[in-house]
Amino acid sequence: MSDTAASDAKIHLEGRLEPRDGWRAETCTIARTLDVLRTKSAMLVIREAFYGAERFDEFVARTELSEPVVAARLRELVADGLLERTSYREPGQRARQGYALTAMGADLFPALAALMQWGERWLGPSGVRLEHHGCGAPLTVELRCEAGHTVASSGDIGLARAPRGSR
Amino acid sequence: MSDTAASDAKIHLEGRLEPRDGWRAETCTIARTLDVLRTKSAMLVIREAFYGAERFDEFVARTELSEPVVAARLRELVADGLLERTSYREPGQRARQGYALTAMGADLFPALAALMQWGERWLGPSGVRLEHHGCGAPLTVELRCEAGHTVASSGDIGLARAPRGSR
DNA sequence: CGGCATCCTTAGGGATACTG
DNA sequence: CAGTATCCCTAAGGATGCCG
Repeated sequence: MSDTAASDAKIHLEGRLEPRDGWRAETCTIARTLDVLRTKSAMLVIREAFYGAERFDEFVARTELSEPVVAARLRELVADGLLERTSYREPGQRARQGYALTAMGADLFPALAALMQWGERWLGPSGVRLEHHGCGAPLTVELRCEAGHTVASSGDIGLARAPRGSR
Repeated sequence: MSDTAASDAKIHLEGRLEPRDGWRAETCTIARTLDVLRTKSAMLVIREAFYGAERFDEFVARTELSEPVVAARLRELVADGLLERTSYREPGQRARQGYALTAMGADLFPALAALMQWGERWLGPSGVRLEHHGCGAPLTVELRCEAGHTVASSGDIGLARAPRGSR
């Protein structure tokens, strides 16, 4: 196998799927998602939320972003519904505020994992890896169809109009 | 199930995994990957490569980015090894230049698919969907461990030091 | 057709200092 | 501790025009 996947990397477009069918511009899901995840700093804040950060300074210290930037990202991510404010009181301590992933935010994990997997593969190993907790086996991101097939190549994928009412 | 996944969304850090173990800053794979995929425009160019764009103006028209931006992204993506320049000659036509995904670029598909899946789920449907070509069943991005378990929640995931020499 | 040069505007982000 | 306010710099990106 050569270094190039060239034309066989393209996905198959059903019929003559055209722009207004929803695969482009404002309607494109990739573009819409990137509008929420806007910046690298947003991704890093999300990453640290997965890694256990809760308080403002934890995010600042661990993302290595400046305070104003972290404040802005936290505000936006809360507004967008990916994080929510929490407040908890440890016994004998004063109340603390914090941030936690919502279900919407937590559901970003496969995307983060996919980016990590790509980076490990093509930019070199980082020294850590994701694993199934308890089982201990290394984790991979896979594309599978509902018929149960594992889909290894983007050339085996098609883009089609979604049936009405499907999720 | 409430709207919040809160603390159970956090992944488990093995032992006292610390910054210099490679899960942060310059060594963090997420950060390194985002340094390559830097901007939204880069992602859109990649997206169009998957959707079949090859020539300069196809990228310009279909991403709805300006020419200088597309030119810059194409140059960078070629330099980074995600795209490569091609040249082909249709019968009776003069030679044309183009761009195609390399294996490295094509391997980004799971990450794009994960972003699409998240957007469809949380930002609303776009009208199109990915499917297994030929089989026709809808496609999903899944986290699976090498022992074969499907991992549904980020709370079931751990981050551990990678064994020496493992990929 | 496939760009590059120039100019301009906006957004992202750091540093520092300050406040409830 | 959890931010804001201010200032400043750089990067991202659009518009326009030119060029091999």
